[in-house]
Amino acid sequence: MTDAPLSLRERKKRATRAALSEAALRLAAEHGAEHVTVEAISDAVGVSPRTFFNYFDSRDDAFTMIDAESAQRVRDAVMAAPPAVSALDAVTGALADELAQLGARQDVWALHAEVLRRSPDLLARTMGAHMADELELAAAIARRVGARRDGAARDGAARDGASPDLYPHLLAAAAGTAVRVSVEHWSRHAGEEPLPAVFRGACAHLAAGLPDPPTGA
Amino acid sequence: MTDAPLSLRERKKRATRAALSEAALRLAAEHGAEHVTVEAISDAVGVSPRTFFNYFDSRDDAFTMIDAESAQRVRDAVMAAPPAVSALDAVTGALADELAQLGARQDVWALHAEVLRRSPDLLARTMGAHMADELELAAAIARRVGARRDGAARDGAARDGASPDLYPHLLAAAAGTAVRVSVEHWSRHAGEEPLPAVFRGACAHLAAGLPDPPTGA
DNA sequence: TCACGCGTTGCAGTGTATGAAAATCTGGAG
DNA sequence: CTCCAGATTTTCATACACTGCAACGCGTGA
Repeated sequence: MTDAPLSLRERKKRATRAALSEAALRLAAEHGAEHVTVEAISDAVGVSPRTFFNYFDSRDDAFTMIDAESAQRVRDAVMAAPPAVSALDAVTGALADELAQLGARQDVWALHAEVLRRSPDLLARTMGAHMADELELAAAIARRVGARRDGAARDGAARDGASPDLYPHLLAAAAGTAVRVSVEHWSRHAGEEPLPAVFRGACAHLAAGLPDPPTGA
Repeated sequence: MTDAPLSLRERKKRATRAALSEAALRLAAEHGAEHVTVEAISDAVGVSPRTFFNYFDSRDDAFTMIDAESAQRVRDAVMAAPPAVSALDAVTGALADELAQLGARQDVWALHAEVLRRSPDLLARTMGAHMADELELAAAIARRVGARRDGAARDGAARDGASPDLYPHLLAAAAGTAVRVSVEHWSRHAGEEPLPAVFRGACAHLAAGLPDPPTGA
């Protein structure tokens, strides 16, 4: 699948990108992100500052774009889930799988969390990027939902008066919210509970309709 | 209520800020946000570029920070709601009120929506700012639910292991999600349905636990 | 009116980001 | 081995974003 014969060129490109990203994270964790210049990152890797911008559209991207393909994997998983599975379960399942496999690059993500904790600007930017992903996830959900009830009405297209495409966007956004809140909570209580478990708990709350605080009712 | 006797200085300051914000929005809607320089905005208002940065920490803030006090009003409303009202209802009610009164500056918000539609960067930034608001809203919710059950630690979700403050954050985030999705949906289908109605619908979906695609309703 | 406080302005300097052309490298063809 | 074609990196130039500093001018209260 990902075993295309990587040319030397491609390998060097990926190495450079990874080196830039890691250097940025390391320097930011040490000195604070706002005091890390593009020049410093480039020097640490041994390339020119101009090259940095060949890999990242902005300085902050080096801090925020850790795994660019993650969103695509989730979308593919959602689309590939068996038709018997509800859209809600397909989305939560795909996200849970992704979060579970996140432990692999644990060192990098720990740095990432440390950097975000120290600079709210970057945290906001990261969340904003996640929201952009949500819009594409919503499109995937819409295709899935549309395919599931294609049997009866073939015209299909929106004439539903009130909410033709509200549900996919809402589900995607809610799922993103669950991920975000879970990660925040998880990083606040440094690893008391495994991330997937926290995520499942958040999804349970949401699926129950946010009934009420742990008090009665 | 908020009619403290504004000094001439204060009035001028607010006028300048509003003028800068409006000019920024108008220029961005016309030429695209990325082609609008600080100098252009300042010239349109008749102040120096340096003064612009006395009002906004960054150029993008002029596009995104339309109403800085909105979040504060929502927090106050949540805290002021009668104890008999559930936290969920208090939050949704406060947000619905805020959204209802949003029609007042409708022209400004229409410009805002147009700008965000054309530049995803700013949309991401806006969402990030909303998320920062959500954290403070979560704190307000935590105080509220904490006050309601003073001392009596009860069962409920406490058996999820470690979830002392997951619920407030989740509720705040879900509420923010409902607002965001509603506004997006509302601006996509330019005003077919009043925004508060869309918001109520989104909340209904969430309160029902995202059951499944809306097959008919 | 006068002086003080506060906001505004010009200026210098740092850092981000982009386009273009020159220099360098990679993967092959002859 | 040599040389070429395409891709990548670098150098150079330029525009814009943003910040501290010092001077200036207008509201504000005595």
